[in-house]
Amino acid sequence: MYVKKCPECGGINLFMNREKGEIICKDCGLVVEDKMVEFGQEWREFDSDGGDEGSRRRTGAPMTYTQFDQGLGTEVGQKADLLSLGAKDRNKFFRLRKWQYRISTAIERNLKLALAELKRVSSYLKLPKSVEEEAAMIYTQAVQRGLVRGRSMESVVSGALYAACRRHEVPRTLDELSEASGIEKKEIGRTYRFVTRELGITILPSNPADYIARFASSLKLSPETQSKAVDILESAQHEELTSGRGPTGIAAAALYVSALIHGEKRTQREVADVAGVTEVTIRNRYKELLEKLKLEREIKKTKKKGKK
DNA sequence: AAGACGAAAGTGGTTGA
DNA sequence: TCAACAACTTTCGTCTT
Repeated sequence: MYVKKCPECGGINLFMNREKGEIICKDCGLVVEDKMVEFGQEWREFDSDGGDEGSRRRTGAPMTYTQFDQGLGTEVGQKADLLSLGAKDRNKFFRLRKWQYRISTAIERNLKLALAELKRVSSYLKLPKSVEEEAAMIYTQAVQRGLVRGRSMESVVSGALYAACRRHEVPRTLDELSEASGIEKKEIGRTYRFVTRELGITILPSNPADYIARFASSLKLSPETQSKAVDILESAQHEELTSGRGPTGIAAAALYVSALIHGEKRTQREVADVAGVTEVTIRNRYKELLEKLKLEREIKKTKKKGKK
């Protein structure tokens, strides 16, 4: 669905600026920005995703019809203001209101849907309000910059949420986001990278320690074990064991080790499951931790203690 | 029998020519 | 754009408890 006529003057001299993602009416200068955020699949600029045949399709889950039906736009326009305007200004007012109506409803409608989705995912993941707001802000910016085009709304929402989580140091894994939103993991990752890059959001590399608390509570580990795991993590970072590795794997391994030390043994399988990695990854990290941090003694100590 | 361990082959993503 | 590469996964066999 393209805008074929200018909503302002009805003119057909629409000029499309693909770079900026704008449509401009040459007759009246109206900028029809973000004309169809939610219908953007015909457009394929920013074709960063490989562009193999067939991938012109929009990625991600298709929007449902129910979503389309929801949230029909808000009325814009303040009648009270009319009283104070002269005839000339009044014309201008109508003009402005008309296009404002068209444009803002497009954005607003999209935002409304998106925020509903965002809220749903956010509450599913039990994210704090602050993260939700940050994500909403990111998403709004993304819409304003036209970054949604070519992507599904849901994936951008997920990307924004993921970014917000990272910034607030309450990281969720891509898997969790993926499960909550129904968007593929790699798609979320892609949009996440794209959006943060385009908006110039600084991404602090996620800290494994941020995962500890959550994993530990899923495993019902004691607070002592948990804080020991954080200690281990810190020294591991000192030894540069953490760069380039998946943070969840490291967090999981640290937890596993500290559980051993405190005699609260969990199987590798259990830890691996809550951390969303495999046993093998835990083993590898675990091995590295033992080598570099000389933790064997501590483990052996507690083993003997436990048996006595 | 279950868990821990390790080897080998495969996957998806990043990087550098 | 492609090939090399690192991290991680999957699978499977062996050892330990």
